[in-house]
Amino acid sequence: MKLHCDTCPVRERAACAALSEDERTELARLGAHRTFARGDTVFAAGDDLDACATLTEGLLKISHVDEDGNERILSLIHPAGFVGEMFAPVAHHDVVALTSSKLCLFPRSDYEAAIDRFPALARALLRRSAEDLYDARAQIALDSKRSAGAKVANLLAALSRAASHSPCHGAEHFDLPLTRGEMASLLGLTIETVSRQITKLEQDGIVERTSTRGILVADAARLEALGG
Amino acid sequence: MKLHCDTCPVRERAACAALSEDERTELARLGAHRTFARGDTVFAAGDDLDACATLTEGLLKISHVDEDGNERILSLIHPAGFVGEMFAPVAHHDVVALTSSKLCLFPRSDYEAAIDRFPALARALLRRSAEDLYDARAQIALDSKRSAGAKVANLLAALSRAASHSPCHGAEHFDLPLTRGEMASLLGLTIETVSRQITKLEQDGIVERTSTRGILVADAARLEALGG
DNA sequence: CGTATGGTTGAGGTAATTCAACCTGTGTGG
DNA sequence: CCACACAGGTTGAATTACCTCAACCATACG
Repeated sequence: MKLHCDTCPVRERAACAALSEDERTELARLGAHRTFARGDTVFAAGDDLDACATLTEGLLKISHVDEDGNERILSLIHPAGFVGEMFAPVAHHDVVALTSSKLCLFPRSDYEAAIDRFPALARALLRRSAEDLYDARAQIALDSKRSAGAKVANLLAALSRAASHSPCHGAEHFDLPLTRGEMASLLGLTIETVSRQITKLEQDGIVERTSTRGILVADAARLEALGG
Repeated sequence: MKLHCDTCPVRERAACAALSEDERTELARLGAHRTFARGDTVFAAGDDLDACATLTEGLLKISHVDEDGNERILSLIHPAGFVGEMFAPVAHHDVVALTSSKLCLFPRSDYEAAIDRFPALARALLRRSAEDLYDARAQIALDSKRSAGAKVANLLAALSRAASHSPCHGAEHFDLPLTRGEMASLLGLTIETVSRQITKLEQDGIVERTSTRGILVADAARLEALGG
């Protein structure tokens, strides 16, 4: 499916935003738009990586299953995020849609050529990459020192922010895009612990469960304080 | 101090290796060589970032101290590694030398200009960045699922490999470049737990302590197996 | 309806933390 | 040269946060 950059919801934040009108038009010719449903695999670990992509709508997870079959979610990818390893022969990790998602897919060789041709694109990718690296390290910082309660609070706060259209404050009411199992896998906890921590947050009057997935943030300040 | 790329120990692996002879000469004119002693700060969190650097010798840590004053080591930087955030106005993290280290320092604006001028350099940095991201995610994968014993074994195995000049097998005998406290901070454990795990590895005949810092790997295979 | 999937809650076990004592090497000043 | 302080390291005992195992509940779906 053809690309429509004019109506792209992330055209000001994605890597391609760094390009001029003409350059973007040229790049757009190489790409294709595709929709993925929840659970669909975008890239599978071990696959030949012949494509890369920008996420325009939805939410992806990057995950790794170890030898025992346990899945660990390494990162979430939000709209404007870039996926696809440009320098690995095969994919290290699985990339799977957590919600109905739309991506701009590019053949890897074409994209590589574009990087060489457009320094602005290289810079933009470098910047994205640096941000991803920063996020990953922030994860690491969270991972160890903080208690299960802080991790869950932090995740809910982050998801609230992601659900909001405003950059400054989070959404008051939103649906969790992840199952308890996925949250547990992302935070390095068990399903039961995540469940208990959410119960605790509810008992303390910080959030309310409006449905199995629905969350209402009753006290955003305290939620941020616990997580941050 | 002037740069001597001809004798640089990482000239085949660092980002600048992607450049042609002429390009590298030009880049070299912008940089300066500097030596740091153990404990010296290369960049401090909050500093204006007006420089970036390639590590040629030694070992650095990237660390973060939280509001309570607890330090968490986010990553180690080995020779050929690149440090300095190109896109942040100020440094997010501290970068500190763990051993006597040598770096090639570049003014950030000059390096940015070089990136725009030399596509090969941009690619090389993108590649480094992708590798760092992969390493950070590997850390995350380790962080949660694995037991303290596995984390310590994994770290010793990694340090053994880093101490070796051969890429395929680790050094049999080496000195730990980190204190127990630094190991604990890197792994998200306590000093005591790290100490106990090393004691356990010694009791199991997998390593020997030749001095407070000296480690002799008695059974590399079993060490690797434990570390994953 | 019955089955599956996801979620909550409880009881009990355990690995890692916390708190605390003690050891070891190194450097400093009397 | 000894005394002492100090930082890093080891070891032990008690505590606790999280995990494991297990039962049960809710919603969706063929």
